[in-house]
Amino acid sequence: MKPVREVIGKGFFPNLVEINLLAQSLCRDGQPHEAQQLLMECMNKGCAVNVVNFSTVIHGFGQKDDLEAALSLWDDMYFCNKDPGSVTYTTLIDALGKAGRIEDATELSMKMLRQGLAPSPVTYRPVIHQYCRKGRVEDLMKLLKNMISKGRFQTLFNLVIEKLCKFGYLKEADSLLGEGLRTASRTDAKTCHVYLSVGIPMSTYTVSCQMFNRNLLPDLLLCEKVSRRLLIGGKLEEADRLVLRFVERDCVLSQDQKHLQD
DNA sequence: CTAGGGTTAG
Repeated sequence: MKPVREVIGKGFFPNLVEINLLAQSLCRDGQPHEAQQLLMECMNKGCAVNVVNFSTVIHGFGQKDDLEAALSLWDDMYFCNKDPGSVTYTTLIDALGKAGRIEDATELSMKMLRQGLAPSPVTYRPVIHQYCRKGRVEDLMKLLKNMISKGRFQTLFNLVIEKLCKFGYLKEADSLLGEGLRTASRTDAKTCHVYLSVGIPMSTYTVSCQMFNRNLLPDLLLCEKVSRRLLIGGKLEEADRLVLRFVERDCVLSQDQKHLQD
């Protein structure tokens, strides 16, 4: 990275994007401190520097688990009168979460809302992930209610349900599924799919039926999978009804089932 | 032709 510094020293003024690309490649090399130094030198030279540039380097520190450096750069950013955007917040939230400081991460996401910044689904993902990873499902549920009250995000329920599934909290996923999904959107269909492939057999039957009712149309593979698991659980009737329901839908039969029909 | 930064990964 020495060459870059020399170039800057000789009067080359990189623009915002160039600075960012340089910082990014330094961070990818595991050298966020170098990237930070680059930022400082650019500023000293009078180059314009951005929140985006700061985010990049903060992310770099987060990747290296250097939380102290990330936080101090966060402060520097305020000092330079660059107000963080929601992406910047998300970067730090993720870093805090990865370091196990879930409370701080949560607090920061609340602070972000107080600043009037709208969180994206991505903002909450790392937080939700960490709560699940630590098994703090109760707390997550409380948090979810809080998030919902702060502003509505269609995909928030989906996000939480899918995470719960991933970590095996099926009962909770199940009850949220009944509570949160009222639409027939693609994302809801995807969430149902995620649940169906791991969920509690009896309730996967219920969910499948709800999907039919809402026109979410579970596909054949999924129906087969669910009905197979129902069979294993001894629920012959439900397994049967599910496949029947699928066939009624006039969908294409798989090779296997064509065989069975003959 | 306002790009470039944020999720997941045992």
